[in-house]
Amino acid sequence: MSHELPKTYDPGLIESRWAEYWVAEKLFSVATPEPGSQEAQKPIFTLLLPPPNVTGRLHMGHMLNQTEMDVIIRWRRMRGFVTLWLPGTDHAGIATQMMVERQLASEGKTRQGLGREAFLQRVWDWKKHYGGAIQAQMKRLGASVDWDREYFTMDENLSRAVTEVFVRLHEQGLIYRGMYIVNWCPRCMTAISDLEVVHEDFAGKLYQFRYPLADDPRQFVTIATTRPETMLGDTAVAVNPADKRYENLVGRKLRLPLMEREIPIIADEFADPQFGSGAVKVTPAHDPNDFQIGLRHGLAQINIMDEQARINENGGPYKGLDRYEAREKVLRDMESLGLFAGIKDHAHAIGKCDRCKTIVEPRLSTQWFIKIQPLADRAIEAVEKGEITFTPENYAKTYFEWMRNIHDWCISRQLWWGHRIPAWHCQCGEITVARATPDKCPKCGSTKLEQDNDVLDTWFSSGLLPFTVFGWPEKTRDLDVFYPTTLLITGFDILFFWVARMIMLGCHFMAGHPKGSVPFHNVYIHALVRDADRQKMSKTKGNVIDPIEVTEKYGTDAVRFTLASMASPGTDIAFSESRTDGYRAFANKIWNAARFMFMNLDRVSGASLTVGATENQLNKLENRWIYSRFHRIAGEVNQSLADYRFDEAANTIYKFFWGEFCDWYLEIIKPSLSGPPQEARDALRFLGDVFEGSLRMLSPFMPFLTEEIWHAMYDGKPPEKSIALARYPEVDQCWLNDQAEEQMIVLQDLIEKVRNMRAEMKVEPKVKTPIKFHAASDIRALVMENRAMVERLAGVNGIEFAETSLAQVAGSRSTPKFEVALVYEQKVDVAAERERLTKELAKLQTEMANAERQLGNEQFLAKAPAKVVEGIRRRQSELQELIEKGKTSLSKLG
RNA sequence: GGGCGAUUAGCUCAGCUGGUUAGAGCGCCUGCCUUACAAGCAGGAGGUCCACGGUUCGAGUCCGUGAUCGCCCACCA
Repeated sequence: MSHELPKTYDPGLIESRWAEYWVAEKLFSVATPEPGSQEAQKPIFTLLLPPPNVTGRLHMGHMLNQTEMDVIIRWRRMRGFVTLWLPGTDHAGIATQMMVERQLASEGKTRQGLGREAFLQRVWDWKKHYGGAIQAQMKRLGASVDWDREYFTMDENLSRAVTEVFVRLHEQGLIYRGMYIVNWCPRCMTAISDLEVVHEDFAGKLYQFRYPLADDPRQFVTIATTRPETMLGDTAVAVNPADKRYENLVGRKLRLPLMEREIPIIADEFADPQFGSGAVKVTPAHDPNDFQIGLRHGLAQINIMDEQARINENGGPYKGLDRYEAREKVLRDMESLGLFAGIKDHAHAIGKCDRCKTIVEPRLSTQWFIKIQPLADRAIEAVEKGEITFTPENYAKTYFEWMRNIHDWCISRQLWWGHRIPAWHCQCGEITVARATPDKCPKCGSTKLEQDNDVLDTWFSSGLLPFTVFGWPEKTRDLDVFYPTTLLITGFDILFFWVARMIMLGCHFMAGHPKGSVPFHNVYIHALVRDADRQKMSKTKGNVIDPIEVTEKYGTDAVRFTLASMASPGTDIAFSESRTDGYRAFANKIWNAARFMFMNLDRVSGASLTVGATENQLNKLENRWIYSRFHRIAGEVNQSLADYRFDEAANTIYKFFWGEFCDWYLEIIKPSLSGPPQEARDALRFLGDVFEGSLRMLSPFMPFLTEEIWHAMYDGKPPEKSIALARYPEVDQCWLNDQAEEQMIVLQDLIEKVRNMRAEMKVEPKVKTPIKFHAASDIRALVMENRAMVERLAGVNGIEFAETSLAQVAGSRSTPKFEVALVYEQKVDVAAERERLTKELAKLQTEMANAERQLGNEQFLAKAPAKVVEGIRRRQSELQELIEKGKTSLSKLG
């Protein structure tokens, strides 16, 4: 029997192999538990993957997101939950359409030239290609999702559910169609929602114009605007009713220059007397405020732009000009008319299309909307009542802020790629919303019906996923069992786009669900992954780190561990490869520890890896100690994961495995391993036991490496098909051993002090030296018992126990528990030693002063907890002694 | 215009409800190929915890003000 691992750790080799194995064996596919079955008794843990867009490849943010989800889901799985992690992709309407259009453009084609049908075929081809790429990448990252349940937001069943939701909302009066001012992207040629507009500060200009009175061209009213071209569509000028300056003008007419039409001066509260001249031009078709004013005063709405923001026939001589060309011409023309009244700098924000960064134009158009208030009310309540919690908690605030100031949601898009709106138009003007194409118009009976050309906002369908993925509107067992999902892990960038919408729609459509209507119970919001210089990654900056590339370079396990160890809540992650390099070294460390174990296993006759040990077998301190440490950190790691503290969990394991297990335990047991066969076999049993447990503890973070070693440990016959199906370690109180841990600390301290003295005195590493040791009897007994360990690890060849203090021996070291000195003929470096001692003494004295000040303070003694006071007292007496010894040593140096 | 977050070692970040000596990785210095691992081992240097004020017996931690940086939200021309 032999346990083979290649000499060098090559992550690429082992990772692709296990990635394929997990998928092929369907290890993470979940059958819906049958009622009454054993599975049905287990707690359920459901996780929905935020579906990546099919626009391209996964980026670092996806990898962070998926690493966190995978760590949690693997941990829960190993803790005995029925764990379902549902993967999928999003059709991402506007984004995907843009990509395909760009692709077409490079071939000299256009979407319009191709026609709707052929264009959609092109998009489906694109989806097939990129959807597959995303799937392959996820597999490579080790995401333990249930591939059998993979979804795409435009799958037939999901599309049917979208239609059903639309129809029901319409029936409930929560969807309406109407002509309003919407955000219009002239490049994408579609309406977009408020959320899809990004505001950017802009150093703009404020232009002032004079509009002459119709009946007295010598008199003017001065107005100001940042968008001069919109004056072509002005239908009034408004002043504040309380503004005395304009009292006499209200009701009179102005002559709108350039367009030469008369427009009224009206009184409206909106006009702010403090701003500019106090008079404001009103363009109901091109400004949301003006639109409202127009409604209040029954003003005409003159739309002066086409869908590409070029001036249309309503703009008279300006027809055909682009909006900015028109702006220039309007300015010139007003100036030549002598009606230009000034220009000044005006910093304001402009809205840009989230997708293409084109400046958005407020435009009057007919769109479909969701009446959002009723949905928002319930969504607010769900979080207020704690049905949903946020981690970090802070995000609840942001959520409330948005939810409480919500506006109706424009859901129609003038795109081709997406879920087509289930409404049919008849020539008679009737619009029928229905689940399927109606036979005839219910009003006029015509059979010439045409489906609405618009599609739905992408987020409309993704907002439904928490219930549609389980088969809604059918009453399925999946819905009973898996809804509500347990946890949502996502980025803050889609808090409103997606999280908020899921809550509103989930609560609405799942109202009355026996396990609660909310789509999930907890939302964990993770940070942004930035580059090493904290810059946002972006294609234009060229600082995008491709997860697959970095994974190929360092191994998936190392990258996963990097992300996990840096994922502390609330702060962005500055991803630096140097950190990843460090974790690859950690993976390598684990690998070599395994090789070390296997090497001994193969060497010692009759040795086998019997997992499990009983307490009475732990007759050696190092074993009592390592078992205690293992269980203690197992408790800590479980707690950290329960709190979504991936960083704490990862760092705890890292420190344990490297700093304790490898640096100390393995070194301590080496003599036993090469000792008599029985002793070696015993040592190997404990070693294997702790190692195996450590692998299980590490497995959610480094699934590939741990899988590889775990299988090798069991010589290809593991108790489960995968370490991912084994139990996660938990703290077992009976193994915790405070005494063993305290004793080890003393021994470690002693060994380190001796090593330090040897280094300072420049003792050749190969030369062994004796030491003198002075301590209380219990410490002395401890050192006696573990004499071999101390001698070996400290490079010592004899311990002389001294009855008196060693403080005056040059180069000696004093601690509260012991004093130790090297027996070495070479002279100590007096100057260096004096410097060291002086520094140490100063530190001790500062601390002493602190302690004395506190202990001399009545208030402190009266108010501080006894434990704290007692601690400081004890420390004070220690300090007292250490300072005395330090002084002695220092004076001895001369 | 509102709201939020951050500021701790040269760099990147931990530090949980205030409690004895503020930690890690990388980098740096010194010495080592010691029967797994040089992707390693051992030893070491390095911090006015942004500033000021306050609460408290006690503040990196709580409160205020300011500075610097970052983010989110926002229909005032």
